[in-house]
Amino acid sequence: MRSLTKLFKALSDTNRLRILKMLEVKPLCVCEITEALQLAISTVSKHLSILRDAGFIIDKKDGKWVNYTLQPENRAAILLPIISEWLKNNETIIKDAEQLQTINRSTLCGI
Amino acid sequence: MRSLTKLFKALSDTNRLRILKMLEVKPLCVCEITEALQLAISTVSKHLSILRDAGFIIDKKDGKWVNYTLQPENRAAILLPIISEWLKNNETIIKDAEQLQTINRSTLCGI
DNA sequence: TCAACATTTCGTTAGTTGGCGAAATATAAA
DNA sequence: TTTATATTTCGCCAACTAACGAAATGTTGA
Repeated sequence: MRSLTKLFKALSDTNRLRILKMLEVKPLCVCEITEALQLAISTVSKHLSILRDAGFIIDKKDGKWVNYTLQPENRAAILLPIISEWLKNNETIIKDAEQLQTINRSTLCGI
Repeated sequence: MRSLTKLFKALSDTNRLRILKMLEVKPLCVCEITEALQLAISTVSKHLSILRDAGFIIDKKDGKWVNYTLQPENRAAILLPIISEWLKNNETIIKDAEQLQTINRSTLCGI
């Protein structure tokens, strides 16, 4: 039962829901997410580890970056379409997706 | 977004998941749930208010009792079948359902 | 009205959470 | 090897949560 409550706990934070929805648009590294959410890097890293431990996302190292992507094989993934429907018209989520067009690693992380 | 995180927060506690699954068996009053979970009455009452605020259950007054039942019309209800599937073989949940056969208000609350 | 009972609300406490900056770790580039 | 950059881990703090018992509220029945 612990793994199930962990899963729901992971979803019970606004910033983590925003991260999941952003990863639905495209894979992102920590610094891109940090830029979008305007939080401390360490805070974002913690959120990502919570989402990873709950099975929602996976991390893949690429040089000095760590790319995070959705983990579609996990049982938790079944919740994502439901959440998407509920957040369909959410302003913050819509703005995040727009903002992602202008954020990119090359310009952000000083290529 | 707050209502959505509230919904997931409500699900991120073992005792609240047990309550939801017990209410799937039949409507229950606070004292029956208290007996099943072996918690203080005030604690159970608080859990129930959290589940009610999140839209999972409704309360209906019946004399000096308050009956709690699942709220099937709420959007949150879509999650219940998924949770049920995940908890299908959970020992605690199975025992709770068995125990409910022997717990009943008349004998418990001293008819 | 008064006593008994079911439930909620209040106040307290121990443990958890989300936030931050600083230090540690790891990789790439000079 | 040194420096710069990306990320994680650590230590701290303020806010929140789950638990309890006691007090308050509401209802039934004597």
